[in-house]
Amino acid sequence: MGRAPCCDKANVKKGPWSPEEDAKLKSYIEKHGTGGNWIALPQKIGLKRCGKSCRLRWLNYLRPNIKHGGFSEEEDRIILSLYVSIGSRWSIIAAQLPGRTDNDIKNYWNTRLKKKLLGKQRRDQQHGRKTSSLIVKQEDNNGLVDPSSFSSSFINSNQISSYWPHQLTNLPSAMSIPYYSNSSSEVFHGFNNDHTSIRRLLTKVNGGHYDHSLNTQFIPHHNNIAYPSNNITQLDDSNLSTLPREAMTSTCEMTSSTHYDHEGVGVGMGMLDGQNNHGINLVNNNNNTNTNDASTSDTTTCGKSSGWGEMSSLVSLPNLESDCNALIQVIGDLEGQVEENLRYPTHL
DNA sequence: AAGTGTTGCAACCGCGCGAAG
DNA sequence: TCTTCGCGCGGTTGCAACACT
Repeated sequence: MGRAPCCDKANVKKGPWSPEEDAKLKSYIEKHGTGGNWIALPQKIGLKRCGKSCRLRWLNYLRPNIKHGGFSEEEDRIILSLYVSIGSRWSIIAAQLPGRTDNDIKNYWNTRLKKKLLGKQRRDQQHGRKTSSLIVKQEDNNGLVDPSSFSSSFINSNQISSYWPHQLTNLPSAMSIPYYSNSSSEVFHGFNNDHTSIRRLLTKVNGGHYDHSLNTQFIPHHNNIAYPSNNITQLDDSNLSTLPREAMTSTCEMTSSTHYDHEGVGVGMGMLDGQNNHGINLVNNNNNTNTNDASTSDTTTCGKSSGWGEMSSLVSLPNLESDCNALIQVIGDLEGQVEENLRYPTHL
């Protein structure tokens, strides 16, 4: 049985907001606040809108000090750095950019920043380092790879028209590509066009180790990560957002031999390392190094949603050029690995 | 000038989580 | 302990504006 709808869909207005609706909502909230109940809000004001819609309109548009468009290079850097380190946690990223909303950043990333990044990649590839055109062995229909879609949309870098990580995500969803590691016989099934897969690959390039279950696999160095007092032991995507910011900003060392195995579960999130193999400074390395004490985090951890809110001052943000170069290096390596693995698959 | 494709952005949707009862 | 409900999030869609042919 499905979830009950939050409002009567038949009697709510959808689509663009009129100036009158905006004015009503804005003046009410400025006078009375939201009352902690968005669902009831539209009825109080007399708006035929869903509460969720009101909330979205307020947060993304009507709220004071909202900035639209015109992202600066500094903001680009922040977005890039945070995307590399935490992925598409737009709300967290937005918390680092005053006046920006998660929706804004998400749109900006999807429509412009990726292009910017890949535009640079293309330019670089045209000038110098050029990914060799891949020799894609033709596979029959039982094969693992659809060579036509690969060669046109992904492999042939001359024709890359999509963007990183879109060039990875653009792979047809039905095409689940086993990913053959160069360094071992492990095989990664289920490479689909989602962020997780992309970031798995990115992390793989970083030198991490994956198990076959496709759970998160990295083992953060126990002594260098501040774990929250509620004993999170699995630093996977699902609980990343609950980590204190020290977990992001402390000097974390990725290691496959040092297990943080608090309860016999030794997993973590590779993206939390302080610096990846390509020299992208993801986090501040001169932050408190003694952060494994939960009490330490209490002094700097903010409240619920503001836990990340002041991180910007702690995040080390290299210049955009070097970030791009480093990311492009990552992308190039990814392509190289995929190329290698396609050419020399080691079927189990 | 008209038709078509692309881009950028606002808004919607569905799901997971946590609080409250 | 279970259920319900609202919030917040990330992904997706729809559409107007713009660019290109």
